[in-house]
Amino acid sequence: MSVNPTEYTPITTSDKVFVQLQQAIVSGEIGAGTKISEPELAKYYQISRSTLREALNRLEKCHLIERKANIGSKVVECTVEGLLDLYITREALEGMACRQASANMSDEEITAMKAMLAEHAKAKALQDGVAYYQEEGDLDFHYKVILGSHNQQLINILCGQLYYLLRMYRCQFGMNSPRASRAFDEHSRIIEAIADRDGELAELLMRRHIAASRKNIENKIAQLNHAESVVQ
Amino acid sequence: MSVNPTEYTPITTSDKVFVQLQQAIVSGEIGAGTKISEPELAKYYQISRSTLREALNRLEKCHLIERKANIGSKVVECTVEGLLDLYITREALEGMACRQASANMSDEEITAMKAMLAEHAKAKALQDGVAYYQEEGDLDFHYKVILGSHNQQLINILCGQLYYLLRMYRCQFGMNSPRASRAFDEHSRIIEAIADRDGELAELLMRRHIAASRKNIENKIAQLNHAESVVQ
DNA sequence: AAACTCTATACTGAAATCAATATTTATCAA
DNA sequence: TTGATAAATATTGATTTCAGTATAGAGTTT
Repeated sequence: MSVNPTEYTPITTSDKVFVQLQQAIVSGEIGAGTKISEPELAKYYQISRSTLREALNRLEKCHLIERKANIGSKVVECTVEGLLDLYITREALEGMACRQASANMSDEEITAMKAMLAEHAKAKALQDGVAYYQEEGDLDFHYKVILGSHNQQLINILCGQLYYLLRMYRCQFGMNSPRASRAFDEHSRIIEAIADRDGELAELLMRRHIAASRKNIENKIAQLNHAESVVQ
Repeated sequence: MSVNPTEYTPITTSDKVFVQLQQAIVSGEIGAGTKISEPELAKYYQISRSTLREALNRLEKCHLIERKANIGSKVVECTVEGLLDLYITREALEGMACRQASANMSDEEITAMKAMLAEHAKAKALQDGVAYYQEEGDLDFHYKVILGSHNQQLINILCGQLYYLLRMYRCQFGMNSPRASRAFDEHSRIIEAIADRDGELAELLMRRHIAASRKNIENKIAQLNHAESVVQ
């Protein structure tokens, strides 16, 4: 049950360290904004500095860390602007991926995706689905659409880069929005549009779907800020 | 006259080698699909292998080379599918960047962009503008819009990754389309929409602008294939 | 003659060491 | 006491070297 399609079996040592570091950063075990000490980390993981640097390069590719020459690396900061930028970008890319999926997915892929949604519906009915659907189901759906675009550029950017950051934000901001059932309905409408080979509509629906998530987040943050200002 | 906003002054040795390699690959001096020998290149540039590998990591980030564990690196192949994937992705990202630019560009930025377009118009009138406008002018315009979005994600992906590939395709496929004057008109309409703060229209126009380029390419390639089949 | 295996070569992955840059701290002067 | 300058320390960038893996070629066997 691999949620992440880019989750390959790590081959080299730096691969393994990359996966471990990535999880540590995403989960917040290594806090946002933390400065990274190469000798320290290398000693911790029992590897040489060069191997570690190879892993750090990979992390930089996912925008999980930032590097500056002769200064060093630090874990990326989670800011509201960064989160909104991310969702705006997702809206553009996944909207297009959805349009492409309408044109390029095979009939088999579409039936498989329908089956997946039916599974999700069952899970939803069984345990109110909130927990499961929030975590895995949503990601599964989006990954399937992205892969269905058969567009290597879109796949690389979304799965190889943006989704690491997305998961980081979801962990660190504790995003368990009450959009589970609404999201499920939106997902099924999107699949219908893809099945109808209606790329125009599919893109529109996906963009609305992601925009709705973004607005939901904006509202939550506005509430938080309000609460804080009241506390002060 | 730096066309590329990501063109910073190289600091470290690997920076300089990265820039050189990038230009060599984009220009086709190092041919597409070429297997890269690390010891050979390191000797050629008079640097150590580790420094070279740092540069190779950067090239991989731009999708100019592909690496496989225990096998090696090779320069990316230029395929028609890859080019179309690239333009589809640009359409999505730059469309959104244009929408964001309508909302986020300062009045000063907009007037600066109008001035740039006026310069281009002069150049166009002087020397039929085809050569200049094709090369630098078009890139200048697109970069300004992207930067105007003030969205760090969009800027990173477009300027930091996709545009290297785009320039490679433009070099290798010798794309000097006869769209210069039409492109100029499209550019000015896009700027108008941005100045009117009409994000909806700005996105639509930019998407059409890029889609038109893509279709232009598709036609040219179809012609080439036809010509080839006739020759055979 | 063809196919398979073994060996040798070449290339990538990893580790240890050296040099250059930045940051911090301490001392001196105003 | 505060500011500036210089020295020391710590951290990153670069070089050199070693080890593991894959590929290609030659020799042997069927």
